[in-house]
Amino acid sequence: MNDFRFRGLTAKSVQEINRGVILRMIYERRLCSRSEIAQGSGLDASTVTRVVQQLVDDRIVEESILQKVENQRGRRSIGLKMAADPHRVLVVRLQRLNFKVAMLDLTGSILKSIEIPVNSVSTAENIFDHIVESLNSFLGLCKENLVGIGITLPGPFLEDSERIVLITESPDWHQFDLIKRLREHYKNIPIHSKHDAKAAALAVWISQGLDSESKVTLYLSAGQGIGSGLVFSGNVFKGSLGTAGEIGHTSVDLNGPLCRCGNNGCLELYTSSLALLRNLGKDWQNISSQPISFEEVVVAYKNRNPSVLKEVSRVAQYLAQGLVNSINLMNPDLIVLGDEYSKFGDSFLENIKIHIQKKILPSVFKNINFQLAPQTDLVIGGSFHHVIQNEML
Amino acid sequence: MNDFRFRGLTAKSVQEINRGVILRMIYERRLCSRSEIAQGSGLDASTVTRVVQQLVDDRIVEESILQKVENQRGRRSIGLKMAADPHRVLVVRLQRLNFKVAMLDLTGSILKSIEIPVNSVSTAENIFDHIVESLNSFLGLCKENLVGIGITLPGPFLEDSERIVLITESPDWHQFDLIKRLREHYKNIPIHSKHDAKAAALAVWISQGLDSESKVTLYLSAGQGIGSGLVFSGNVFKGSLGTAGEIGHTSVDLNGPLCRCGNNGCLELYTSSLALLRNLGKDWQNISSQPISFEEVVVAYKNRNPSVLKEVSRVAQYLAQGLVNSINLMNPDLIVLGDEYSKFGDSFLENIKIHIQKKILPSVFKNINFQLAPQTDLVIGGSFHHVIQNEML
DNA sequence: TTTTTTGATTGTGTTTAACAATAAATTGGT
DNA sequence: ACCAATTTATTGTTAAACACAATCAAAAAA
Repeated sequence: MNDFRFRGLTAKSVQEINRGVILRMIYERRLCSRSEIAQGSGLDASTVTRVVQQLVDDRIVEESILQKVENQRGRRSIGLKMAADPHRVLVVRLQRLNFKVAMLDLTGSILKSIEIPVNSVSTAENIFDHIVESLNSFLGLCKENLVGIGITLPGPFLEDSERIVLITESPDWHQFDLIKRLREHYKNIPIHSKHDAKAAALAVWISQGLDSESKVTLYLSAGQGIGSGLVFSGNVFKGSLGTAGEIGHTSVDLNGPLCRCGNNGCLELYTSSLALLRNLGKDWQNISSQPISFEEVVVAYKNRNPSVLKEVSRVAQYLAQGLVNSINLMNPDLIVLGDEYSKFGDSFLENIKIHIQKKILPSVFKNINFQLAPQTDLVIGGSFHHVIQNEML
Repeated sequence: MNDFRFRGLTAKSVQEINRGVILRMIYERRLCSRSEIAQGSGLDASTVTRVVQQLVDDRIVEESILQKVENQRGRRSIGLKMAADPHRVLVVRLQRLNFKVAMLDLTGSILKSIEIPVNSVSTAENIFDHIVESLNSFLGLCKENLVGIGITLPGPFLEDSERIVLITESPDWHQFDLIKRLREHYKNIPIHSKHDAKAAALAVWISQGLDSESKVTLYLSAGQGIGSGLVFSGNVFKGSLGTAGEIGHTSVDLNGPLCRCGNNGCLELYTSSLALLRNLGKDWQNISSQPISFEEVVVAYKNRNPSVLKEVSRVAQYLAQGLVNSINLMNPDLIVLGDEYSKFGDSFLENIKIHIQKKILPSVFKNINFQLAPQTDLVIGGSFHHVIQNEML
């Protein structure tokens, strides 16, 4: 029953909170002045000056030589931004077939990263050792100034207990408590774990949600798996155990085929890239004898290959149906399509929009901004943000 | 861009926040001591004493003669609870066929209430006048000590702009800005509006969610309409416009019949009590010549009438399917069934659970606590809570 | 130049929560 | 019955931090 809603405020926590508020503002706006902060936070300018001074002394924030000039009277403000040196964040992204480790500075720039394939016969113990080895090599470069380590895992991942429920075609993770083992290995380093689709959702919110002042952002990760993350007031919604956002296992047809999750007609059965490739397989064999890849399908789609167009369009219709259900339940104002399917580009997104428009209230549809996610690794950026959010803001 | 996330803390707001934290603790626990508050909030006992003294002086909190005794050493603590006098909250609940007005004290007890039918030919203007008239009669009793007025409206209601989108079979509400008119009429009285299903969800969380320490509560309002409300960390999730929770218009069959919302196979088409009565109508005519009522169906269900059992069971299956989708998206740990369908009782709920169990991950299912809502008017209590939450906590 | 405007900084006072000591109330042991 | 131990509640004092007011700094307009 020690709910955060019951946490009282001490004199000291006021200082901490204000420091967090100010830092969040600098972090989210990338560049801003002391007076902007005073304006936005409601704090007195003198308070802002003193707190910012502290942040500069701690080398968390640095002054930027000059702000963009306008034809405006008065003294120019001094730009403030996250300091590039010396603080570092390490991020580990575990996937089915590889893991990545990256080192970032406080601006979110990746300074160094490696990607190591996971042998399909490796044990979890074995992979753990490799991860530790990679982390150690990075730690040598930034041990003194490490903010924390972020780690992302493929779902379903119980964020609450930090346990992996099931990774298909992967080693024995379900009986290996990775996060606990990492914590034991790095006793004094804060470690923050997150489901990878949720991390990506956070990254999308930072890059696209903030600009459009989105209150409720829905990130749809559509690729080999179909997942989603809902971001509002700067946080990804986790649910009670951390499994929220499993849009791939919502059903669009209660009489549909049985999914291995036990449900019928799961969205993922119709729309995963694996399903798409499988469905295209038959027709495709006539044209090319080789097994097809997703990239080839994207090329064929852009070349307006009729059978590909038809099949991809069908996927769009199903994704739209899944999104319509999510929209009715969560009423987002920004929907971002990411992962493999974003490669199909704007026309694919447009296709989805048209289907959605028919099936929801006009005032709700009008309120939604649809966008494509960039092709960069959003998960790394999201995990970085997660660490910053928990350790600094 | 004046986000609450950027709001800084002033010395004064610390006091206000701590007052809110302490009051919330007393409100939610119904009865607690100063030392419990100090323990739970992390605040020093002396701080708690001084803040509580203020609350007692303001007659918001009162001391309760004695706490329940245990065989425990030391001085007995003094019970604290919300004061029954003199503060009052007024609540208006607008429905399709009537409106209710109630007066409550800070403990949430209804001291007085009236229900006034709405003539089906009345204009919005006309009903507004009746509401004002009723409110005035209550205001005479508590003008000096009114905390605020809560008003609930049937959905879809845009909580953000406080506009009603559409009420079927009702007057011209869509072109009548009820909340704005009320605010103009009662200039100095705080008025808080809420969608009725969301208000009920709040009430359910207060009465059932708090006891079970639920982190994510899903309230399913199943009756003539099918709606839902998601409560976490003490707030109902509104979405960007306030239309979140429209589970009735999520689809369970993308090839299903067309709904007037534009979607196909909406849950509401299969599961609303109106649909149930319609489907039962045919068979029923053979037994009774009169048009059937929902209450008669409930009786027949409890008497295990075969055709009713079959039809209700079908509804359970559909509701389960809708809930499975919601569970995958939102991962609740408490699901409460309310409105008309809760009259079917535990066996109906059990029926729903069995269907759900087959279709979701075991670890997610195990985590969910299923309950029935009481038959009382939850909306009034939820609106009361909404006013308290916004004005006092 | 001088004035005006806006941004940033420094000195002073007030607020409020923690700390420390004390009082109050109750149980258990001798 | 009385004293030690224990838990709850209160009061006096101290320290922290934010607001306020005054001042300095820089840039455009008069």
